[in-house]
Amino acid sequence: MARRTETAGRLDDAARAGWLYYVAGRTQDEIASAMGISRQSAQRLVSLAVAERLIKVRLDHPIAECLELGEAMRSKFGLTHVDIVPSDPGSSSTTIGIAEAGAAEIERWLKRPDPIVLAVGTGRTLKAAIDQLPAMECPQHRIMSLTGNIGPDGSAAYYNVIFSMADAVKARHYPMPLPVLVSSSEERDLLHRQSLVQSTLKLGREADVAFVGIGELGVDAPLCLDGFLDPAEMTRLMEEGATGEICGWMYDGEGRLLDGSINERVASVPLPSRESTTVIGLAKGKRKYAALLAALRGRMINGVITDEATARHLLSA
Amino acid sequence: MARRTETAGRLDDAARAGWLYYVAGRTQDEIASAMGISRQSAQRLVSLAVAERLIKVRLDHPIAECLELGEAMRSKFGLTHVDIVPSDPGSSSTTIGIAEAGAAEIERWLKRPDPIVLAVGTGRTLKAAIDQLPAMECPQHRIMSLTGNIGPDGSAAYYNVIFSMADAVKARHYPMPLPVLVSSSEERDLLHRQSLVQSTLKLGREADVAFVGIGELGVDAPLCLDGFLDPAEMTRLMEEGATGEICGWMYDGEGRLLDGSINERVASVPLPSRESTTVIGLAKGKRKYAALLAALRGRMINGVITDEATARHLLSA
DNA sequence: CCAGTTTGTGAGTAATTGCCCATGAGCGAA
DNA sequence: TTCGCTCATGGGCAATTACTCACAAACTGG
Repeated sequence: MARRTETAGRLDDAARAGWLYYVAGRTQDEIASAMGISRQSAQRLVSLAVAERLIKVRLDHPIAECLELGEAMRSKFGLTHVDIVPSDPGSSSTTIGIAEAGAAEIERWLKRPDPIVLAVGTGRTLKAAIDQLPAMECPQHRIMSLTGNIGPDGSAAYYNVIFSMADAVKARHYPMPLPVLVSSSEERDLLHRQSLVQSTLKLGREADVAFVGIGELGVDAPLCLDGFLDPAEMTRLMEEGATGEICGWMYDGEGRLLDGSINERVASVPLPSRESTTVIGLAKGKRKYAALLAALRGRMINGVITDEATARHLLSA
Repeated sequence: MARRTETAGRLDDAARAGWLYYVAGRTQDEIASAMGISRQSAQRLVSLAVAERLIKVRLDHPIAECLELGEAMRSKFGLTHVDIVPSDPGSSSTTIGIAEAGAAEIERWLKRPDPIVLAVGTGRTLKAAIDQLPAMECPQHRIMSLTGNIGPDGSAAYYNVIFSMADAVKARHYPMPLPVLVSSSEERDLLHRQSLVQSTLKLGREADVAFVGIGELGVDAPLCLDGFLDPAEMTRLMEEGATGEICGWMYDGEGRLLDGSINERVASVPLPSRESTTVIGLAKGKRKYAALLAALRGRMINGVITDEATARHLLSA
């Protein structure tokens, strides 16, 4: 294949090589001669396929240990959905495993033929999960964002979960064109009266399932890093007992929404009712222990995807 | 963890090792020390996980579908070479995709440093493929035409595949200065005794690879349009079971050459042996389904370049 | 309880893969 | 046009992985 500067053609080749390597189980040498390139090029294509996330690996076996932990979690916290993935003691990643399992669960919901409303929050973990989604065609479903995608400076950055997701699964999508936190409850109410926002709020109440990240608090928490809260206010909130945050909604150690003014400034969609909706939290790792435990205790969430080590800690608490 | 006779426990360990290897990306050494076993055992667990299909790999790229279809085609029809290109449902072209893929495969053969003999048939599809060839310098190779390039009226028109090709790739070329069909087997034999034709016939037997189009039959088939067969004779042949034609050689629904006199009047070079030569058929589209299927069934060809839709049809037949 | 068979283990070795480097081709700027 | 610059390529080498062999534990069926 003489001259291929075009990235598309290269990705095609990468996909081919990746398929031959992972699915067909050929060696890189065989792939090289089959595709008429050198072994080194074949190796590059294979690793490109991995780097571009063209290949998705997943483990399809209920590991007994994880199942038992899951069952214990289910009964201790009264959960609708539990998924425990193995821990990798050597890795410091806060998403590995969770992202894949989250994507698998999201995919399971999206595969349903009958239309559903799927809600998503935001955050690094959720973004990592979305990135694992395969391309799908889901015109029957609607996906909506529980949190705004506007930064405190008006930019549309933040973790662009809903758009990435809609891009992958081709469903109608309803973002929240608002920041997470606004300056006052009046401003929040004003913004929420916009008809566009109204329809998203309504959709939130109809959600069949919601996937949310669990935000820990601290001066290096996402809300501070992204500029919604300054460290001083964060510190004050924590002194008042704030323990965690889901879609911006602050809660205390028992998983009760904080009474203070902070939650009146949250412009996110209220979390769907845990009576009618499966609200699944994705989180693992020490930093999330307290926030996750509180969320479970207060039934902020009724489903969880986490890892063994975290599950053990939550059960022993 | 070490002693586990129960198969279930072993599978659990395999799943765990497989997860650490494929999802977490650790080396087998790391897994071994993490699980407290030897590296060799870790390797065994990983390969067990693969063997038990606990690890599911999938490729998230449109090409994946084509490769799977290709693999299915290869095993169903015992093919040496398969290439499936994506279908473009919106296009009515009978060459798009096939032409590019055919050119790529031809190029792959011509890039070989050691001399080969490359045979080509004729037809619109093959012409389109040749037109996609880049300019090359291949003095080491020889290319030869399996079919004549003389029209029934003595003109040298018809699809001028071999000359276009030689023009592009600068190799020695051996056309067949004969029509496709002559009036009798005697005339055919007479023509074939010419020494010029003899050397081309010999070359045909030595071909390393052959690229041929698949001709469908019908009153609007190429053989009729180009004036070699009149519609009445075509109709008669079809009533006798003729299903398709490769380089003029007529075959029935099972891919057997027809016994009748028709094939005795074909002046083309016999198709190279499918034992020693890769004979690749290029075709796609509904009109070619029957002819292609029969050619594959009877092993008239042992390689194919076609599109997704056609491959699906052939597999379901 | 014993002999035969199956299954798992570790060691050694061959095969495969990942990575670094020098090279050369294509592309844009001067 | 020429000079850099970037990037894909292929070779070589070290790391990693797969396979083979011989042996031992466990299991089976007298």
